[in-house]
Amino acid sequence: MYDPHSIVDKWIRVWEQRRVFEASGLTDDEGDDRSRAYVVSMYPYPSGDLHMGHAEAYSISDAVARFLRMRGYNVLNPIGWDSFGLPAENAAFRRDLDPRLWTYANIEVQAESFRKLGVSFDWRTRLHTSDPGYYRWNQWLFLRMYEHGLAYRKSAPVNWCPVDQTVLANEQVLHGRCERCGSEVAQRDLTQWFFRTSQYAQRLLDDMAQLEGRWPDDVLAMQRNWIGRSAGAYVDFRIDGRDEPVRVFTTRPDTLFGATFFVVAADAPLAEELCSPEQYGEFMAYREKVLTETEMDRLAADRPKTGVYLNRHAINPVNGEEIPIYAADYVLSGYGTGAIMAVPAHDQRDLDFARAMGVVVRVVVDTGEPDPRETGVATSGGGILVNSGQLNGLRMAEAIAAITSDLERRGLGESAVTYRLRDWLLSRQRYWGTPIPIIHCPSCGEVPVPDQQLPVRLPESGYELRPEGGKAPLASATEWVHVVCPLCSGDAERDTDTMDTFVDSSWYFLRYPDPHYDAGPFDPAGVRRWLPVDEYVGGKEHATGHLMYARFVTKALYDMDLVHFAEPFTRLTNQGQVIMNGRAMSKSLDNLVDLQEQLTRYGPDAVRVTMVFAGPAEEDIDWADVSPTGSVKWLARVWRLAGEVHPAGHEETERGDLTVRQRVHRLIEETTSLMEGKRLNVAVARLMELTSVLRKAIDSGPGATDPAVREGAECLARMLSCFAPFTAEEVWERLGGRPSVIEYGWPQADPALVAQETVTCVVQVAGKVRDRLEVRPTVADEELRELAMRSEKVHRALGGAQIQKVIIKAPALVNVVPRKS
RNA sequence: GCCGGCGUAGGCCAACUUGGUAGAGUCGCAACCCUUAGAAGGUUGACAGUGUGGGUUCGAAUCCCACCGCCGGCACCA
Repeated sequence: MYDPHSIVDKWIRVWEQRRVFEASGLTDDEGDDRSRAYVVSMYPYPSGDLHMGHAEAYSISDAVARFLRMRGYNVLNPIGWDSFGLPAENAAFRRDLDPRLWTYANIEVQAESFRKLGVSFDWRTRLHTSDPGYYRWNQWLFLRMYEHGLAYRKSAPVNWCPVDQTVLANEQVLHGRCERCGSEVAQRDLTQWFFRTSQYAQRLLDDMAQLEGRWPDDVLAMQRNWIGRSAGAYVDFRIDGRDEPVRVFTTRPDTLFGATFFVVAADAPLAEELCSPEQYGEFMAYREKVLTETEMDRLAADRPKTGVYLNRHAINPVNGEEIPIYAADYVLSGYGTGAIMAVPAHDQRDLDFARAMGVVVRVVVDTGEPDPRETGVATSGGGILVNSGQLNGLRMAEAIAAITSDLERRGLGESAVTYRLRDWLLSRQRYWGTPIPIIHCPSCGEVPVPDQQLPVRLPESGYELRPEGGKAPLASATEWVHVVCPLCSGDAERDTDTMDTFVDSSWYFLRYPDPHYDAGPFDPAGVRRWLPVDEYVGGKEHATGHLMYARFVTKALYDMDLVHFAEPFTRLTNQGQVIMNGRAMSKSLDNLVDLQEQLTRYGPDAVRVTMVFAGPAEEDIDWADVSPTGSVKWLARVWRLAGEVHPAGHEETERGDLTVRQRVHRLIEETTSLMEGKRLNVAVARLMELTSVLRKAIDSGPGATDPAVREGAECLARMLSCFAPFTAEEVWERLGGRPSVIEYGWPQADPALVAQETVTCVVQVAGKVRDRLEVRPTVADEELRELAMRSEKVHRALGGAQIQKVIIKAPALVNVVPRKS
């Protein structure tokens, strides 16, 4: 009887003894001249045991890693843990424990589950980001960013729970309320650390060209959206009675003559400043309303435009026209400069506002569409400029160039590109993270902790996870906070923020080749040898977070001359999610299907096979649609088959049944190219097909003793080991093979056996199949034509009609086209 | 609104890259064989004309256009 459970420990031991998953040349060359392949799965967060999502991701990346290894690559398949973060802190707070206990206990549980799943990691790479030996280098990285002007502090709003007296992470806020106590969350300003990601916006966009075709289209599209490049110009508007002009951003400087009013975000300080005294009361009432309703109402699209006239005027720099200034909530204080020039004829939002407030609408671009003043529909396309002074008659692109250079010449504006991408807020008012290595000194200001004093270790006692009064947890560790200033030796205090865990994950793949390296964050030789990552596998939820941060940090390191590449991940595969009856499963929701239960029922191999066979890797898997039972049955079938096959002897495989050999080698060929294209589900289907071929060969073909059958079974075992590693070893052993099947590599298809002696040629009449011919693959067009014309079926289909032409695509097809009657 | 992806038998999926027999695999279903207390195992079979409408072509699931539906991202972003 096939038993998927008893074979697990046996083979884990063999693999470990034979060190089959260890890459060679991890830290030195060791004279291995095989091509290297670096296959990385996004590392797990240690929240409890592995779940179905992990099993899917690692089934995919492991199949890829195992395939490359068997194809002769020197493969590095690392594992580590993303072990800082909020869940550990929450769990620790609830149980009044040290977050270390929860974290490291979970890591051990997951490590054991990975082993039992048969994932082919090189365990020597193992790292945990919460180890001081790791986060030390987070701090080092932070200091380098600081030195290069890429880390700075500014004030920014945080989520504040007034009842718990604490700062909340975004994921702790549900529908505007505190996840724990349910009270309404307020915004509060706090001075926080940022990385200057915005400085790299254009390069993050430009370098996507090299990812095109290698990363999924949707991830690239998401990153493009996220970066949000917008080209246009800044224009300075003088305001009557104000010394400084107000600058606005517009993507349509060509419509400047059509700017008939000016709008300031109601919640921006500028609005209050510009408001004339007689309008002050009305304005303040409006602003109050805007501030209270922002949260929910801003989400509702199509709501009527509202605003208040401020009784002030701006002066249009191109025609000196005085235009009224309004405060409104449809202009956002956080984007651009918080003020806009409004061109109602050519912007729908401005038109809606103008109609609501009764402002003049002036068409300045003739697009050939109906007049917006009558239709209420703004015309935003290109066209010929009208009512625009010297711009009249120009086309949109010409007008943009002309007006921009004119504004620049007169010092009234400049062409500009803005980005939606904002700087990376990395401060966290949390305990379980990397302390920011900065000391605040009353006389010296911000002082970086000297490199040789790293790591700044987290205090292990004397701190509160939820201190009173809204302090950060580390601020409650008074002994830890008080330090001597490295510059003046006076009394000073440590920074009490910790870093976003996305800092940890933005470079961990650099450290895998030598996770114990202590002369720097990563071993330069190891990085040169293995990086960039050849194959990165992970979920789409990281499209704009982790992947963007990792790309940014890699570019920063590249600019510091610390790595030799500007893009960290050459190829990216997103696995889909595992869902159940259409419902998503995740850490936060109840897991509808428990991985351990599935493993207990079906064994690791069947679960892995089910994961990859369910469909393309990127698609979601609905566990209700697939059949782990079917997978077990297939594996049992292969196992039984191996028991019937004549064990290895000295027969010449060349003497085996030719038909069987041809089918075996053609399936090897197909499976190989499917694996190369990562079409894992189809590759598994081919292996199932091979299983049936062998079954029939035994029952109703040349029989179990035929050398071709044994050859086929051996090849099956070898290929199977990418998906069902335990069963494959067992099958290999039953066939008389010596451990480990992995070391025998991927089978090579014999081209002579793959080649077809005859192929089926389809004969169509008017595009419909009427006959089939068995022909040589090298058959000539003329010969095919004659064969087709001799066909009785073709004549019948033609029914005496005249032939207009005959299309021949040798050797597959002949199409006889009759003249239309 | 903008951007990206996906629509193929009863379910999951192949064939789409490179236009040329719609079916490789799988779950389920049916029949048969073997057993027969049942199950497992083996063999065979039925079921769709490819979301809709156009176009290109000798020929379209495949390429192009429009629309519909579903999923995802961004969004009063000036």
